[in-house]
Amino acid sequence: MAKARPVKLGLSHLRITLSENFYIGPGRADLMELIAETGSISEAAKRMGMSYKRAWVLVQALNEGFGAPLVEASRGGTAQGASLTSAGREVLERYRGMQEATRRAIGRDVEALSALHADMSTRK
Amino acid sequence: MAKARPVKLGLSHLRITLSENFYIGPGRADLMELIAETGSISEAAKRMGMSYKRAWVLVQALNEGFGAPLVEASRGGTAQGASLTSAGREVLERYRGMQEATRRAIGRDVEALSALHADMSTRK
DNA sequence: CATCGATATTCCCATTCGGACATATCGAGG
DNA sequence: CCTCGATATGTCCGAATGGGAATATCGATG
Repeated sequence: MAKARPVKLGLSHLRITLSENFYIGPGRADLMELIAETGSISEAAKRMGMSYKRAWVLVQALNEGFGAPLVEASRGGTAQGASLTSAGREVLERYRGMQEATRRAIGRDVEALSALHADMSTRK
Repeated sequence: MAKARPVKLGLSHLRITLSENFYIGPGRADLMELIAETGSISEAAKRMGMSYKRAWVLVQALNEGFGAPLVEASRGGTAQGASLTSAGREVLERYRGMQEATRRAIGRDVEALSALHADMSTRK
C-alpha cells in the first residue's frame, strides 16, 4: 500500500528547467529547505517521509546537475552533516520567490477553475 | 534506450491540483490541445509520441477526475473521433492563461537563475 | 584505538509503469 | 453485410522506480 501523502491543492508543482541536466521543483526545494533547517540529509529525508537513499540520490542530482554543488555534506567528527552552499541558498530563495509570484499571478484562474470543478461535481 | 524528448527550458512544468482526483499539467494540456486540433485521440497520441493506450488512460483520468467529461469520443461512422467539451475547452484555455501569466511573473527570476547556472558551469 | 553518528554506496527485491500487441466494438457507407 | 477507421480494453513482458538492508567510510572525542 502506498503512502498516503496529503494532497496540495492549487499550485502543486512548479518546475523550472535550466538545462538538460538540471531542474528545480517542489520536492527538491523542500528537501533543500529541510537540509538547511536540520543540517542533516538523513533527518531531512525522515521528515519528508522518504528513504535516505532517495534523498541522497536527489542531492546528487542537484549537485551534479547544477554546475556547482548546492548541498555540502561532510561525514565524521563534529562537523558531520549537511548544509546548503551559498549557491544552494540562492537557488532555493529564487525558487520560493517564483512560487509566490506564481501563486499571486494565477490565483484568480485557480479560483475560477476550482469553482467550475466544484460546479460540475455537484450536479450529477 | 529511452526516447530523447527535447527539453523544454524555463517553466517546464506547471501543475494545478483541484482535488484529490484531478489535476491539470503540461502533458494533459498538450494532449487536450492536440485532440481539439486533430479530432482524434490516436492521432493526438501519435503526435505526442506516446502510445494510444497511454493517451486513452490520460483521457480517462481527465474525464473521471473532473466532475464532467472534458473529452468526448465516439466510435463508428462518420462522426467517429474525439473533441473537447465546452468544459474541456475552458479548462484548457484557463491552463494556457496560467502558463502565460506564470511566464510573465517569473521571467526575471528564471533569467537570474539561468545566469547563475551558466556562471557556475563555466568556471571549472 | 574503540565508539558514535552521519554520510556514501552497493545489492536484492517488490511494485509500478508503459509499450507492443491482440481483440472487440461501433456505425456510416458502399 | 462487409469494409473501414477510430475508440475501447485486456494481456504480457521488460524497464524503471524506489525501498530496505547491509557495508564501508570518515573524523572528532573520550
